[in-house]
Amino acid sequence: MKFSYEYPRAALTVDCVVFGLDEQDLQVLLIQRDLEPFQGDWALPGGFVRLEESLEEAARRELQEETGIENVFLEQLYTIGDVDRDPRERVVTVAYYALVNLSDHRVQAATDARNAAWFAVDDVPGLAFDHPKILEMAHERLRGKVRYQPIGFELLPPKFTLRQIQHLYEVILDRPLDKRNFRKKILSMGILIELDEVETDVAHRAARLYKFDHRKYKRLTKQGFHFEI
Amino acid sequence: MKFSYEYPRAALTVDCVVFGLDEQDLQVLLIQRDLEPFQGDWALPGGFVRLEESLEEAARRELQEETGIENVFLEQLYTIGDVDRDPRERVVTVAYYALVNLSDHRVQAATDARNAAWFAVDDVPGLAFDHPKILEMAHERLRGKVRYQPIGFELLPPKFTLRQIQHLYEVILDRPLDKRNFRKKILSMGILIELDEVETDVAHRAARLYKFDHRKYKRLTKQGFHFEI
DNA sequence: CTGCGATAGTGTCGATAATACACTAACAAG
DNA sequence: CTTGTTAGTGTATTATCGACACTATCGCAG
Repeated sequence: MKFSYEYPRAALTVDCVVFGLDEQDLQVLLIQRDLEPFQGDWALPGGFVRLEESLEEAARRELQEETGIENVFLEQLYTIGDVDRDPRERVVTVAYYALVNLSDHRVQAATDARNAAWFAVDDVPGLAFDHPKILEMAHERLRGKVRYQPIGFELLPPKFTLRQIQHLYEVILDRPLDKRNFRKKILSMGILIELDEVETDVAHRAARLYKFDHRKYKRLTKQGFHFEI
Repeated sequence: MKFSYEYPRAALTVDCVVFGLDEQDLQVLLIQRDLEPFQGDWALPGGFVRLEESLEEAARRELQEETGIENVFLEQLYTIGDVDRDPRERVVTVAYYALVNLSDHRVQAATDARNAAWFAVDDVPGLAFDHPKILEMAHERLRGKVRYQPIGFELLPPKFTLRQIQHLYEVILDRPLDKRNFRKKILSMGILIELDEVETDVAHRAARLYKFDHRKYKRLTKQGFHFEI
């Protein structure tokens, strides 16, 4: 059974806001458009949804094709369907945001066929379509969500120092945090595994490494535990 | 300029989860389907998006057409595009949730051409399509959001008693709250206007009425105030 | 091998916020 | 005028938050 022809159909795309974190800033991964409209402008990675794939599958496929990024945290952000957001015809886009460990992906982005590059979120070039608005929404979502869900760890390597987590929160929340209070708080949650390792290649006392304990976090959450920074 | 024919297009719908609150429960507004598939089953109000309207416009239009509800709080929830969620063909749906003052809408829903009715959220009948999942997501969003955004007032009449607000939070959060502490907290936020009126038609001491001060809330928010129950 | 520079790592105290808890006041109905 | 029902109010205890400064460790330069 099919619909009668009277129902309209719209072109559907996905767009991904990929965040990474370096020693200074929160960064976002952009690609340079090789087609009209907005040819040559920077834009969010994304593309058309195929009829035989789900929305998230489409987002992951486009991310892989355009930036080489796979197996990362990806969450739906918002769907934008303003009538004239694409100059060609009605295009509805489902926006996603992804969090990646920058050091794993610094190279791939640059070696892809398409021109791709990381930009500091506070210093992005002009973007195609309504992508500035999507980026702004993603940034806001990240700022809000990072405080009550432990998604920030997705921006760090699997083993990290307490200093790195604190720096992460300082960058995303855009305010300084007290070192002792921060350590007290994050350690008291009991969701970090203290490793018998320290960081290497530093010109000063090496800091201890930790891992995020996904399993324990899940267990605690079922018992009513509520993560909050 | 148009796309080449190679890009697929999908049928697009909107679905609305409309919440209301009565003296006992959180309720949701459902309509009975008069067409296949799922003819006769209860479903969320919704329908196809037209090419000349935005997504939110479509949601508001469908809500008006199917339930008579207008000018209410409406917020995008999630977009679902699983390949086989509709037995007919690929249909992507953008889900919204709405909060209404039940006493304004108790009648209209029942008098519409289509059969519409309120159900306690914890006691809904089997629903068409993947609407049970959408309802569950909306319920979860409401539970989460009501704690840090003053959206609960949308479920109350413009003038309400402190008892009504407390009841609202008790129902949505599903736990009892201490009366004195609750009043202290909500009043200390300074976002309620105390009126020179009391409730009527009660068989006991009448409680004072309050209004939510949207303007002051906005002002405080700009100054860094953070609502939280 | 010594001193310098840089970051790691640690505890206390006062202020603030959260929680537990019980009685009197007002009003309608009979 | 008695009863039933909800409104309205304060305090004391406990837990959490936030401010704050020094010693330890290690690589590197001289």
